[in-house]
Amino acid sequence: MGVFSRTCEYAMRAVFFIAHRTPEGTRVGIKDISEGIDSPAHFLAKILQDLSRRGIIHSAKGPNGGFYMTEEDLSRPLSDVVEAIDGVQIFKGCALGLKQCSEKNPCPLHHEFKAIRNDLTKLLNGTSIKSFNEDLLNGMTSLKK
Amino acid sequence: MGVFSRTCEYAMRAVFFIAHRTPEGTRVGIKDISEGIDSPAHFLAKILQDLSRRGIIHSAKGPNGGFYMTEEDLSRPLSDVVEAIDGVQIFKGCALGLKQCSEKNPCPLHHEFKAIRNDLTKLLNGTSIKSFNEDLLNGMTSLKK
DNA sequence: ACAATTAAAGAGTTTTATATCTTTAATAAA
DNA sequence: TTTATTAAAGATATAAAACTCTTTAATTGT
Repeated sequence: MGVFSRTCEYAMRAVFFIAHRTPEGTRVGIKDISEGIDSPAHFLAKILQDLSRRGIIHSAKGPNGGFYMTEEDLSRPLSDVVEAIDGVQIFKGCALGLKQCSEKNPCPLHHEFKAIRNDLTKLLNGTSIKSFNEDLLNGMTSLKK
Repeated sequence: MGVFSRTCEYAMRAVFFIAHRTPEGTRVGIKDISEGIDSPAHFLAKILQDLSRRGIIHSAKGPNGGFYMTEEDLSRPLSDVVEAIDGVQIFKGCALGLKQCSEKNPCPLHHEFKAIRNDLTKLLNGTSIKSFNEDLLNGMTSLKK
């Protein structure tokens, strides 16, 4: 596995996909999303239910229903998605999994690893979903599987 | 979970522990190691068998047997341990898990994430186990659970 | 009111990671 | 050559992650 769990990868891709596909109040269904990001539909449904419950995305049932994101949703940092799915360990945890690891009692990787973790935090915490989406809309980046 | 799997965390801690405890041709047993790094003994045994098979550490059976590391082992980069256990995804994989992600077809995180991955690679690939061990021996860092 | 559409919820199954227990093989020392 | 000691190997067991299927609830349009 990479840095994030597969579930988290799906979640991020789905969020970008939804942002990209629902510019003005429109909605996009689970089938479209799961096909668009190449993920198992039912599994993704669970993930999006979770994100929806947490208010990270929104949904509506019934005809013309589906998932969408409000302006507020779009202005959140991507770290909210990661934290919702994978938790905070990735931003705070010791590389070696040591509970006692700290500035005062650093593990052999502590200082250098902290710098890397901080960069990751800065990237995910400091950039809104909207701004990632702008790169998508401008064709500068892609979600092609 | 953090950046590395739990198995990989145990592996790294064990490698540091072995390096620290076997300065001159001595060996250290699985019981000592598992207690020293706070990991399940039998599970760690499997992990060390794996590392041993791959030549990342060495072992000897029988009385006064145990695990140890040669000078060559000590001069390897820590990335060898990580790669043996968690694979290369963490050094090479797309943050979103996209197979097609590349310089030409970058995902929304691609460029910034690449920089972070490269820093991680530089840290783990560019530093020998021996040099991490020196910090341990000097008391500059610690493996305290 | 009814039928169609959609997400939510519930209840699984399968796969992978983590962990345990037992038996075997190798080595060393007596 | 026997006994003690140690890792290796094999066989499960348990827990968590990933995935699937079915039923329910909400909403819309007729």
